[in-house]
Amino acid sequence: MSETRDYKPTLNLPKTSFPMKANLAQAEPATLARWQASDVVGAVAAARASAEPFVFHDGPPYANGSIHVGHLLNKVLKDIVVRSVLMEGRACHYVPGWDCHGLPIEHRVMTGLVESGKAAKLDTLSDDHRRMAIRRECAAYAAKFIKSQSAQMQRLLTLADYANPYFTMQPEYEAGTLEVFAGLLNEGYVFRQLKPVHWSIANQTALAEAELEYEDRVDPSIYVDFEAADRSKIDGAFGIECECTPSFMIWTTTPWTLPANLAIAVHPSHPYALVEMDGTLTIVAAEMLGKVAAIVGATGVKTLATALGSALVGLEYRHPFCDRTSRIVAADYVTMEDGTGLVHTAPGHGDDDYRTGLREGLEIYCPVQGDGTFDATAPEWLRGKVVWDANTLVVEHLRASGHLVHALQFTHSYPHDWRSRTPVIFRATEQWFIGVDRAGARAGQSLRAMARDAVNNTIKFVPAWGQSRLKGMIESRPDWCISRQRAWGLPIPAFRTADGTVFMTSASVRAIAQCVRANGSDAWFTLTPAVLLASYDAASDPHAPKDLCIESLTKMYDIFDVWFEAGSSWNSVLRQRGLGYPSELYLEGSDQHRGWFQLSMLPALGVTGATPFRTLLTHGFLVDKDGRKMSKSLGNALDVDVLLKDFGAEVARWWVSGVAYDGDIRIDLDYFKVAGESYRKVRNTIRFLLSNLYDAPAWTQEQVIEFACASKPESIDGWLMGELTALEVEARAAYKEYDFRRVHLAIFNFCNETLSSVYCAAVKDRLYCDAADSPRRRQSQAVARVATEVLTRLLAPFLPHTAEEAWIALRGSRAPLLFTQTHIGLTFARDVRWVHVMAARAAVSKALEGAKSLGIDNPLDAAVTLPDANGALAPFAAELADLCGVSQVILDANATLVLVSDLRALARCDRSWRRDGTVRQRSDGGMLSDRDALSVGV
RNA sequence: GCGCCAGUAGCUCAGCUGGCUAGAGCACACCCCUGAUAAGGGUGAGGUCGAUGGUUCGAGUCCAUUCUGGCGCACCA
Repeated sequence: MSETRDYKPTLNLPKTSFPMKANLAQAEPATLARWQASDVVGAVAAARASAEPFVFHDGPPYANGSIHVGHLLNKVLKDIVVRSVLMEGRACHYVPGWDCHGLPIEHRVMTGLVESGKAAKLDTLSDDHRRMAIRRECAAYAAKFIKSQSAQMQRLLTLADYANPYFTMQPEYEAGTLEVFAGLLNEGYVFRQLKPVHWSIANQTALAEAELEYEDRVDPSIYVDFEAADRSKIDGAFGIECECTPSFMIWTTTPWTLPANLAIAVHPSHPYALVEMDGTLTIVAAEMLGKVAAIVGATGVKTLATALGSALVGLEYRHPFCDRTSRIVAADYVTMEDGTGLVHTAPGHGDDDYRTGLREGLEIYCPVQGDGTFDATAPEWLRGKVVWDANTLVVEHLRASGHLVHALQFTHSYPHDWRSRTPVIFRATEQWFIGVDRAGARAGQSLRAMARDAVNNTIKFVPAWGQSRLKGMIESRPDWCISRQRAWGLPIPAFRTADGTVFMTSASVRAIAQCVRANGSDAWFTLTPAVLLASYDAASDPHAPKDLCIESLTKMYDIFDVWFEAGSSWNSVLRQRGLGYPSELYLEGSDQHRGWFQLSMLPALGVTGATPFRTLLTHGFLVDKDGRKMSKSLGNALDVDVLLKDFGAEVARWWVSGVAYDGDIRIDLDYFKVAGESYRKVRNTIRFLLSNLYDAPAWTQEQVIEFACASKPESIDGWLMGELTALEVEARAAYKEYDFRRVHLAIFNFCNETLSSVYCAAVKDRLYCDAADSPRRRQSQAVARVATEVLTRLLAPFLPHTAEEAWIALRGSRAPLLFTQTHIGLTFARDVRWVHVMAARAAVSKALEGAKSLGIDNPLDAAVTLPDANGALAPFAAELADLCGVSQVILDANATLVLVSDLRALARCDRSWRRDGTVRQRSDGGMLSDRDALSVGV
């Protein structure tokens, strides 16, 4: 017997420049550099110059620190939107932005200044100069992080106009924000009102939560009797007759706030007891009675009657040392944990108290001045005294007047000013608000009503539950306090007139906006009121105060809540830059229902009457593999740079694309390994397709599509064309619904099953062994080429680098940019008869597995007999052997089971390794089947 | 404490308006191929569907309660 000839050189074996190893960590930066050098953003814009635009607006991340995995998720999702929209042939000019102002930066900068010893020097400067010095530092700090974050975001291979980003500290942005504010003023939504804030006496400033440190502090804890004003009403409430006038007993740890007491709060649904306690009549919560009696050391306690808190509401009491009577009010925040169940309420000194005060129509009374001393409205013996000294005075006064039930020292955690380390107080100050329940001048309805309507009827939510979430937040939100007492921000351009009233009108704000547009918001600190208001004409401003004297105005120094700035981006960016309005989509984490979504919606509703977005897409938060939140302290936070280095941006993007982004998203290095595996699977499948196209004719796109579509429905090629069409339709529909995971799974499944397991395996023999230019081989090459064309486009939004790599391998380096292309739009009908064929194929696989026990390890050593009683398989007879990977398939109308027969006794083709029954010795001495003999030409 | 969301094989997830022995991919085990080769293919073993109670002829699927976790909000007088 002659030895087996080596026919390998005669085969059409695959070849490609597209490497199996992606080497992403090195290859991606090169792609990035190429994009930057060739101005991809410009090229794509040019290609879509006349296309229908898709307006998509970036919510600004805060310009602080390094980007974290949350940014990665958010930015990649956004980029997938941008690129998928482009592939649909629409234009999408995406402008990235940053939020620059605000406390986190000012805090960091101030800490730095304190550490470097420069802070003390600042205190010697005038207010304007000091603020400017801080602002300069802050601006530099923000600029530095914008630069580094921008580079990190670009490294994620995101496509955006990084050359022209927006910052909330840009002069034109600031001007756009002020114009929104002017619009709201004009509609009457803006007002000024007292509100309690954390106040540092040492620095005479309001503090934000982040500027507080909690330290233990010892304060007097006192139980005080507030005498009822009308005994008969008490009798009515409890249904008994009292022998003397009872008192309401309250508890407080801040005796100095008692002068501002304007109410006592009770819980409406808890029982309160009227008790005789050591000879006096007192009212406390029934549940607290035991505790209170024990603390105050009462010996004789007798409950006379009980009544629900709601029965007490409206009763009046006499203030123990101020000449007034006040009411009992209901509040459901009253708890039965500490105190007496009756809560001392001073609307000027507490947030809850404030809210209660507003609801009950109480004065927001604050007799404490900025320096911590009592003003002239306080009782004479307290005037001019600092609150800390007042504590003792109040206790002694109460003791002397017999109102003090008990006093003890109490250690508790108390907020302190982080800079001066002195205790802060809660003190009502005047703040600016945007009212959500005031009817606007033009709209005639409130922002809340408009927002409610938009949430119910206009906005599309992805996922749908965003609607109920936003709805709940709209319903419960209070007026928006937009003023902050800080230096690093956009000034609220209000002035004080000589007589102390506040001057700020829609027209004056517009005038300031004009000045800020030219000079930036620093102008507020460097220019005089007269210069700032240069373009303001009081005569034509109907809201101008009478006899306005611009020369005598003084500037006020509140700045805007940064959310107001970010919430004005629809005007400062979309409208001012002419990018189109409104935005089709806002896409942020679910925390932005409270944040950017809502705070963009309110100003836009106020000014334009409509929401600045049509659809709200939210994604959940990243948690670790055990479902715990990511944090530096837990040490479970993943570093983006490490991910990029170890896996590459493409694997990270591939992971993002496959994630179920509604709800929590678990993230772990292991998941990136998994994503890397499936990425490689997709990559290798595409590589197989590409590698069989090396000698394909130079078809144009139109030609190859036409050729591929000419595949017979009963051919493997025809089957794939049907599957490919279905994939394209499905993926594009899912992209449109932002259901990227569905796209991801569809593509993966197509590569893994449809191509790798079925099509590629089936078509291998003809690609390798048919004559290079056989019609059958060319047909499959055309279909493989079309599959590659479709896949690169479908993958492009997820894997811009890999898709482009494949695109260049397919079309050459002079091909037009992938992102100037659009989807192929196949319409090859799926032939339903294939379900029978695929079922038969699955049955064969099982049967072959069983045949292994008979020694038939290699399917090419087998022939298979398939039952085909109804002739369903007959039309596909020519393809069945290739499809099943066996040498022969016989259809038998009478068979009932798949039968595997051993062909090992039959001659084996030296070239194709098949035993198809035509194998015999040929003129060159080799054992070849008819097809292979023909291919080799012997 | 309140609002919203999630809890299905080791992992990531499908399971629509309640109805055959609860599905897929990955991982795993075993096997094949060695002409996609630091690739490719086949077969298989994995689940009391967070827990409890209820509605129903029948529930992963509806209702109630509860536990765990996430986001947001409130609270510490």
